[in-house]
Amino acid sequence: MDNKVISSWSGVGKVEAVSVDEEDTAMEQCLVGTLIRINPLTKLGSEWLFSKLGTSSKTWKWKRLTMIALFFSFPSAGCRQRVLDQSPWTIKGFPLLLKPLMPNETVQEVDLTSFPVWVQVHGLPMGQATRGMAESATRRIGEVMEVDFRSQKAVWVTQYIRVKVLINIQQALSPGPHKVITKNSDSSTQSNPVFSHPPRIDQSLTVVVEPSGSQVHPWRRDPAAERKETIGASRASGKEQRVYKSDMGAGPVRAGTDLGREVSDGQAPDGRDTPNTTELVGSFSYLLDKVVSAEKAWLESLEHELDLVRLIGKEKSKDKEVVDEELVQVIKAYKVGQAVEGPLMVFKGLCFSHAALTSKGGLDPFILDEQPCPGLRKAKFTAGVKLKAPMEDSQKINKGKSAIFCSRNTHPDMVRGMCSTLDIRKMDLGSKYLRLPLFIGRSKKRAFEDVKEKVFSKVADWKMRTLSQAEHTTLIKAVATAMPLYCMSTFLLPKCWCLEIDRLLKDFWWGFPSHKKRNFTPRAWEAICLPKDVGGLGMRKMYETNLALVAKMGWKFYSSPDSLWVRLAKLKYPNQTPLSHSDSIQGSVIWRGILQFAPLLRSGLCLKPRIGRSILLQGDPWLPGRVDCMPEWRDEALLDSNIRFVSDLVLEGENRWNDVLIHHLFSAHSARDILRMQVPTQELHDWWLWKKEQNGMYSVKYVVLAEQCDRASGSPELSSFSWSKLWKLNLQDRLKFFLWKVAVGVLKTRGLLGRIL
DNA sequence: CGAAAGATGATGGGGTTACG
DNA sequence: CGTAACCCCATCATCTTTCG
Repeated sequence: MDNKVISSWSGVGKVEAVSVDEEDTAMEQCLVGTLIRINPLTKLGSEWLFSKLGTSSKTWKWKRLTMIALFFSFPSAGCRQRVLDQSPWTIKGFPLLLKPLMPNETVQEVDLTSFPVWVQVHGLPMGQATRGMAESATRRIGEVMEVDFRSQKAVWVTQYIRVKVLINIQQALSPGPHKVITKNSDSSTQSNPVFSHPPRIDQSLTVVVEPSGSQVHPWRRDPAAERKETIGASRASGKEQRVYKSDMGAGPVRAGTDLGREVSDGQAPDGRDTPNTTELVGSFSYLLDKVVSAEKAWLESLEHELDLVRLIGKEKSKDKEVVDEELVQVIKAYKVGQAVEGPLMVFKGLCFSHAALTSKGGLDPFILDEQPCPGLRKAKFTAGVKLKAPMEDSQKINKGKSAIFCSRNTHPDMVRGMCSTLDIRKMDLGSKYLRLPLFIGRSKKRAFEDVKEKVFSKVADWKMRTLSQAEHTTLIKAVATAMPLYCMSTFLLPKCWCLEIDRLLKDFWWGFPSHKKRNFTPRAWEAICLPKDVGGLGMRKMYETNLALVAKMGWKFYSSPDSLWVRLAKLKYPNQTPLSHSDSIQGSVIWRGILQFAPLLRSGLCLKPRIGRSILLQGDPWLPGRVDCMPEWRDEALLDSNIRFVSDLVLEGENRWNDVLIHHLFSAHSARDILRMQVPTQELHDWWLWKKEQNGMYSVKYVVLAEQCDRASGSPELSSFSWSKLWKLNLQDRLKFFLWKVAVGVLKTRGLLGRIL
């Protein structure tokens, strides 16, 4: 990779011998420049780019030296200086590197391979923001020329240190900063414990590169250097360093054509309406305004679509019944920049996928759209801003945590423009929020690859050590199966994905070497994973865990109808509930996952009449005694407008059931069940409960184990041996484990081996 | 012997694209 | 802009092979 980059850069540097009419231009009126690109430019491409420069005007001239090297001549030295001061310039988004001619230096000798840039070093730990630290952090980018250390000034200055660095574009970056620091560490870094181990996220070091001439505008960054940064970071696996991938500075706004006009006018360009991005202040509406005003030409047609309230209106017209007024208020609040929980907002219609947000400690899915991709493709322009506004001060937007997303069809120039205007990073399809992927493409498997990778690497780590099988069991139960829980609690992962992890854990449990494909397993993994009282070890299989977790969201849909995601989901899918079963399941990835377990939910969900006023006698599951929680009818015809709800079965003012009526309505069996129930007289809302559990709360653990038993029940051997007795024995754990192995037939005894061989 | 891996084919859903 | 055909992928069931 490095070689590739270098080789493609190498064409830039040398200026071939070209005859230039230098006789009439003095040394101090000339500039030599080149375009900085990573990919080599085709002939056609360079023609097109330079055509954007315009023909030479009266006051200044340009001439091509090579493919991408340029020679500029200006009427006066002052004019040239102005151009230099206002650098960097870009031509169609590609940075233009300008260099003056040194005395007794010919055009051919000008070194176009290195140029100075200012580098902002962010995120240095408290107390470590020293000159030396900044220097060693930036040394890997290039030769350090100067350090700007103004911590006593304005507040924002303390956030980073600026270092002027000479970048050589032919030179590959040295590996990540941690190595550099330890290698040529000086006194200030040696005593620094932070870098001895991988720092935590909040200690991440950010290096932001800004252009060299930017004494006045320190927030603009140099794209070329930044690209190099990105390369370097990916090589260093981005551990210590978070590189902002936001694109060009103010470049695209002032494209090359401007260069000709502005300079020939001899005036400083004033189009630098860059917001003071160092202040992380800006309300949502402010952002919107900025987008619209900056990119008006493009966004004019879009403007009305920015109306988020209309988004709700659309939903309203689709279905009159569900209008969540409170939610409309929430969305409206977004618009005016008030504090709301929630990370994701959508500009254009409902063309986004989803995001996950935490609220009150739990994970709630935030479902905004069905399929991400059709929307992305169809929409001419799609943009969303991920916002995380702290509740106390809604006016602040943490730009480090915010990103802007644009669909593929959005013109790259526009994306760049928006990014630079808003000073927000661009979010690409692979981006994550809370370690969960925001966009799931065609392959769910691929989207969650890294979660799997984590488990794999962990297990590979354990394999290095010598551990007993009992320890293996513990590790699997306590760590390995818990790692993907976070992501499994939201998404229904592909079955084969789960199986792969199961397989890995199986091999690990048996202690098989990883290189061997086949091994001797006297007992099926499924049987080993059974609950302890049935003769297994009580490990959780991935798919079942996933199922239970996703189904829990279905339960939450009923049990906590006030949470944001439930309200959104109700609004978005007015005709579907997790209980209603339909053949064609539509919706977002998350929603489809939830709907898939309607049968399971139906078997466990039951309404508990606490006042009974909202429970329909017919159609709602409210009688826990039976499988489907529906009462057995004797005479349904008796139902009329007076007797529709459970509360109608209660004798008013007497706090007891109306036996006569109940016996009339229901079969003897059901009637008995009903009469045994607690009389619903409390002044409380009716409540959904999980009837399989004593306390009525959904329990993931229970469901996982039950599912696993279900699945394994096909296998014949479910001996009547009381396994719980074994585990309750007053023995050492490893003895008990040994006994279990003997009993189950897992121990490789001679008899067992003899049976096989 | 029996678990697990591999092979195979069917199925169905979603994305893509050509076409009107 | 909408639709239909087509392709790709995930998933599932079933059968076969493999191996300790």
